[in-house]
Amino acid sequence: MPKIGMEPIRREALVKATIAEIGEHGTLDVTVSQIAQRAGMSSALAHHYFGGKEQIFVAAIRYMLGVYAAEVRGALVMADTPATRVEAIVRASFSPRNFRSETVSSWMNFYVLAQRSEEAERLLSIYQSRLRSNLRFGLRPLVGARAEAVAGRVAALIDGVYLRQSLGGGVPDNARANQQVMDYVELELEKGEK
Amino acid sequence: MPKIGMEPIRREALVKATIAEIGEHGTLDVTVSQIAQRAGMSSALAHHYFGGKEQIFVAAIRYMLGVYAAEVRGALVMADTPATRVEAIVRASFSPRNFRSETVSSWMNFYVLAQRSEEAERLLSIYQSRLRSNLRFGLRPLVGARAEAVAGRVAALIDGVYLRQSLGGGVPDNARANQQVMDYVELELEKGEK
Amino acid sequence: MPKIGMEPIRREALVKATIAEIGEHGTLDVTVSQIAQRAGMSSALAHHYFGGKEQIFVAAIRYMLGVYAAEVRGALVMADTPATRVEAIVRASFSPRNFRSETVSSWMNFYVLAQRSEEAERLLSIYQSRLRSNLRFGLRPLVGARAEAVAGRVAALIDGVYLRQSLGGGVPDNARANQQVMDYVELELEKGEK
Amino acid sequence: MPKIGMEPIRREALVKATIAEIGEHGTLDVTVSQIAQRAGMSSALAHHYFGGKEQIFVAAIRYMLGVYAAEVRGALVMADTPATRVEAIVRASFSPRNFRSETVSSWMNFYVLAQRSEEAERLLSIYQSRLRSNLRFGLRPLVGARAEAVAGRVAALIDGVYLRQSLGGGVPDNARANQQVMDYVELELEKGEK
DNA sequence: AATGAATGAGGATTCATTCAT
DNA sequence: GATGAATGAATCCTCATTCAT
Repeated sequence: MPKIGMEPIRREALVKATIAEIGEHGTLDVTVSQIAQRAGMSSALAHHYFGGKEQIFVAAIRYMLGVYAAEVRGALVMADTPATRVEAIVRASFSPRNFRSETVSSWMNFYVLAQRSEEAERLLSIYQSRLRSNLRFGLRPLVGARAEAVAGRVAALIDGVYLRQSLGGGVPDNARANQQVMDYVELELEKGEK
Repeated sequence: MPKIGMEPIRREALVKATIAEIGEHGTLDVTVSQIAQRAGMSSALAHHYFGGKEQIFVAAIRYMLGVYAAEVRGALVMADTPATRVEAIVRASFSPRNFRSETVSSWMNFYVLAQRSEEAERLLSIYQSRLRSNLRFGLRPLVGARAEAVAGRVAALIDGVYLRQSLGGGVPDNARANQQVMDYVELELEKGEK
Repeated sequence: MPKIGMEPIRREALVKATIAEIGEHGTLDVTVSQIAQRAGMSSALAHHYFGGKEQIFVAAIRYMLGVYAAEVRGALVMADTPATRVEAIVRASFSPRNFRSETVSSWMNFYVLAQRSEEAERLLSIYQSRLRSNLRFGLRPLVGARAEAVAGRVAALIDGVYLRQSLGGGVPDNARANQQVMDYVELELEKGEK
Repeated sequence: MPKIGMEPIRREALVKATIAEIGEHGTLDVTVSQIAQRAGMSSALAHHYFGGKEQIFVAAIRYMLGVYAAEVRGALVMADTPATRVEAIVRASFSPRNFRSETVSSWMNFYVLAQRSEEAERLLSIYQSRLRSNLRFGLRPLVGARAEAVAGRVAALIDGVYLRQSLGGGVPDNARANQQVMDYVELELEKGEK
């Protein structure tokens, strides 16, 4: 009897191994063999399931975005006011999970990958749109017409803080990151709809 | 007497070619041969002058930081009030030169490189320190004790805006980038030293 | 199930090809590609199985020493007197197999390799120790306390004759080589335990 | 005024540097640049004087053989009996100078070189002939018709002892080497003309 | 489903050698 | 006489990918 239903298990193992490997090396310069080994299988099997290295990377991006989206959704469930909605999004962005140096590094590298891979670019663009859309939706009742612009700045600030975390190798401090963004948000809220 | 004094010329040509090549490919995955060819020489000569690929990259980072630092200095010369100082720094960061998609892409990739290369990390850390120091100095008279925190956010925002430019491939819009950061700065200024 | 068990076959083919190639060129300056081609495979596979050029060389030394050791053992089986024991060792050292110009040349080159490679040095040292130990054991009953010194000279003489064979390119004459060493041995035996 | 008579000085510097470099590395795998640098000049000049790397090597062999020949001649001047003649040759072969590990290593490597280079082979063959001829001449009055064979064995023994010195890296012990060969010679002398 | 076997293509690096000055 | 400049030709090694089993 052939093992059945292995595919999703293998794929997930590979995707997680990919993220771990990129995080550890800090580069996309990881070999399929390294990934496959970490996932406990042969590199040939990795190719069998994904077709090629780039597709593994794309799947890894998709996976990370999916996790992130779920976190945001989860956080939004608890939020019942616009202000808490915005904070929920920021908090989800800097969740301990997303803020492990390994994850930060992967994220950075996927941005780089997006410059080569159309699919990667598409995925990251969607993520950015959603992030801004979510922020805008939360901000609208709070800052009115300025929601669009503010959302853009918050999104950029989130990414910028991320970027700086990928440097320095120090232990990422997500509380501080969170604070940094929320301080700005509050500033905008103070200003209100003016 | 042999032909002499070629070294600085060759080195600069290589450094510029490196940035161009990285910008064009969007990756650090460029070959020494490609770089050398673009610089109009053999790859052997590139090795002769730099010793290795990574050192070429490091020199490229150093070069970019140098140019940027000069731009900031140049912009600061004109600035005679704290507010214009801050704006000068932001403007220099988003100068047309630094905002060519090619440059943006290189910048991104150097962040990635910093995760592998100690020297690269060191250089970028210095850049970040200086940027924040400059901002802090300009902000102090305007926002008092909050200068430190605000400088951090402005720096992160600059990087975040940069990051988002590297995506989407569209023609970079430096006026808009500038505006995005300055809007935030003004917001902080309005709040003042409170 | 994949094709299996190729490794030992490939390794042996590579080792033999290495010796042949070195013998033919008279140098360690042979490329991995040459070796691999002669062994009927790609250079990449050679690297896959050995990890690197030096390790191929070391394996070749080990192989040659193994063959030689087996020859000595085989010759010793037939020997039932001290005198025949000594002769067996000498004869094995100059067996037609070991005396093919190709083998002689490899041997020479491995001595040179030992000056760079610790592992090569270790292996050759062990070989020398064993050779002398074997000789000493056979000589003890014949020359008593002088066994140590005589064994050293016989060993050196064997190597010296080898060395001279590697020169001149002429067809190696193993009978003569044999005689040369045995003449000396007999001289020592005549002197006896005095 | 152009520097004049530089040629012989430069050539000798290069030759000595070659021997030193080979001795230090234990291989012929030394670069012309290394040699030239050690000799205090550019690699281009080395080529200018010798035409190519192999010719530098050949000159180095010639130089070493010349020095050795001079040593033998010098030692022979003092010798006035056949027995002392033979000893003089052996002693010269193992002179401290020739027995520096550096020299031993070069010697070994030149044997290897002789398998590629006709000229090297020619030179070493001549050396061997002379050595044997000298030995034969000294031995004739002592061992009569056996002189030819004995000379061959002594020569081989000298080389074999050399060979073993190149291994093990230990400080070469020329007194012991000397003794090893002379013990054998005495043995032959005891046997006399029989 | 799974993998060991196998390779082609490519890339960093080295080096002997040439040349213009 | 002397050398910095320059390169073509290697060479080792890596790796994504394919294939037979």
